[in-house]
Amino acid sequence: MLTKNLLRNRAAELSDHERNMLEEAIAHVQSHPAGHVLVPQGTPVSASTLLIEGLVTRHVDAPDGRRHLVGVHVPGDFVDLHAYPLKKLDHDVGALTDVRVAVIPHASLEKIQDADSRLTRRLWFMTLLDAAMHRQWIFRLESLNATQRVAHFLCEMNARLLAIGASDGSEFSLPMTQAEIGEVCALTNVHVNRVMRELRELGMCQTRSSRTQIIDLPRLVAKALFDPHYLYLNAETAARATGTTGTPQ
Amino acid sequence: MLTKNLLRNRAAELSDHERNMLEEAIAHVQSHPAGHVLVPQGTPVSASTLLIEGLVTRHVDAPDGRRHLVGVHVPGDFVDLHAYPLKKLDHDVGALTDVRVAVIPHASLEKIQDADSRLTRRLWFMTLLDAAMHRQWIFRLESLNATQRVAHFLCEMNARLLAIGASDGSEFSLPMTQAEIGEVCALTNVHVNRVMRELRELGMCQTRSSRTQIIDLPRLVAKALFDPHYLYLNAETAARATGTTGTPQ
DNA sequence: CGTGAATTTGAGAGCCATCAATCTAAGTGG
DNA sequence: CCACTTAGATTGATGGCTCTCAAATTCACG
Repeated sequence: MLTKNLLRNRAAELSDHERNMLEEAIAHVQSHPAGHVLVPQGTPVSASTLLIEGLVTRHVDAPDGRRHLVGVHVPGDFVDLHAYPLKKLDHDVGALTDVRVAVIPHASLEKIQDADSRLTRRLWFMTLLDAAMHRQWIFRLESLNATQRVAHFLCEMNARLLAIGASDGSEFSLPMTQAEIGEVCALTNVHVNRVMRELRELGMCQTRSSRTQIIDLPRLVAKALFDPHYLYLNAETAARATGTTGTPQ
Repeated sequence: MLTKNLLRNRAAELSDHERNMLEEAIAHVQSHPAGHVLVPQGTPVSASTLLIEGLVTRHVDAPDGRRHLVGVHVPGDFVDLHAYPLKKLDHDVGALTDVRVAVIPHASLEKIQDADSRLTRRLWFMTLLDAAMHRQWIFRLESLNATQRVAHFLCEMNARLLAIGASDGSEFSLPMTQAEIGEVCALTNVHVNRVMRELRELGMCQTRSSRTQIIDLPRLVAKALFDPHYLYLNAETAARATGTTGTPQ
């Protein structure tokens, strides 16, 4: 039910038939508390999980004990679908908040693959969307300064939450600490704090208790050099994600 | 012929039958000079290219004109296979050196997908290998300093070239300028130069006219915190890539 | 209302960018 | 064969962005 709505809103839009096939492939739904590692790096995996509720990270632990995020997932994301061809992961998948996930066995995915090549390409596409986001994260780290990196991340989350109806285009829930945002943007919690203050003083956005409010999206987008083409959104959502159109029609 | 050998050495090992299917899917072979953009960002793509000879970049151009690499490809890499499900790319694909590539129309890939679900998963796997490398690049930028970043990149290229027989484990051709290495590691050419000198003075590696010689692989690996698990290499190649075994058997 | 987590602010230091110049190597034309 | 040209490598001096360390304040929650 919930997944149906989520899948409906994905960039890779699915037909009713395809949604049904995926729905039927769900073996069961699980809940995990914040901090729980869903898939540890390197262990054999025989099922993939679709995120229903909450936020999930992909992260790599450095030898010095520091954690570095290489991805964040929002509801509707097929979090570790890439484990289906890979069979083991090069990173950890963990719950950033309390989460609910749907578990889909790889055996069911094999059946889908044999039965429906179009849906298979859709699934393949969804894993490549992750890769496209990875590339943009690389670009962000390579070319933007601290302020721009945080602004860019906020723009991305706004766009992705917009696509699943979890942002109205100007305000959304982002239950991440400043330290966690630092793990995304390669900044210390201290400097993230200074950057957030700067963005607030510039009148671009503000945060209070895990709700982020974007005050001037066009200026935030400009500061971040944000261009959502890498999210492969439909034209309307892309326009709303950049503030190109003010009317959330 | 050449492609056959290249495909033989890939991490995603293929059967003779699968190699033949891919060989037959090649429409033709093209040559491009260094600097040529093979696939511009955003344009519709109807064929994918397999790199036969030379180096290929994936890169994003910043508004200020600076180029930032988000990926580098070596011979044997199915460079833009991900364009098959995506249909258009979020970045440019360009020739870093003079290159030869094999062109495989998406129509042929569709036929493969309908005929052989195992080979399809292999192809899917190959695109996910790129994503795994992206994640490691993110990790590199997030957690390593300048010296470690360059060392890590050299370790990665050594490992990947080792896997295709283009490195003997200690010396390989890497026709990249220091400025281009900077575009990978988010450093200026000036600082890449200082880092290279440091690595030379530490007795870890040295470069002369586009040939890179690794003098002390274990120490270089340790400095870079390099762990090649993300490349999904076989055990022997992984061992040679970290200098765990000194005997190139 | 107490406790710990998260946010906020300040001071000082370090890594790397920027700017500028020199040097080397490779290719070009006379 | 040599002057000329140009891209790339190398080195030095200076400055800025962000980290580190430290402390205070606010917030969430039992």
